Amino acid sequence: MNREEFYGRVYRIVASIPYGKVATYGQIAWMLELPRNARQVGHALYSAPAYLHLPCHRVVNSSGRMVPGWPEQRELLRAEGVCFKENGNVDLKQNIWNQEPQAPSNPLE
DNA sequence: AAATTGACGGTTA
DNA sequence: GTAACCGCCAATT
Repeated sequence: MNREEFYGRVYRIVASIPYGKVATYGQIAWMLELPRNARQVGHALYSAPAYLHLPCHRVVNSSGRMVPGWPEQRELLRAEGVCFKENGNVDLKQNIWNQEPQAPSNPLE
């Protein structure tokens, strides 16, 4: 897999993140079958051309921390209804993107 | 080629 | 909760 292909795969996944949901770099890397390439996912997004209109603001690190030097990201997420924790990070528990949200939704829970 | 850096992750203290 | 450390891999210097 060359650089272009890797980037393309990252973009495809990021573009499929649903509105109001977030994903982590590691999660995306795992989807690519490259669990150790979380940093490269970051590079890919950093290098992501604007014309792709990728919802890269929906990608945060495993701590729910968002992109350093990009305060707007927080506002963008908030505008989508994303919840935040007291420390200002994204509340991953509530907003993490589950590819297979096959929640049995047991009404007794 | 070698060292440094970074939109990262996980473990440990 | 934070901070320090180590592992990881590609891009950059």
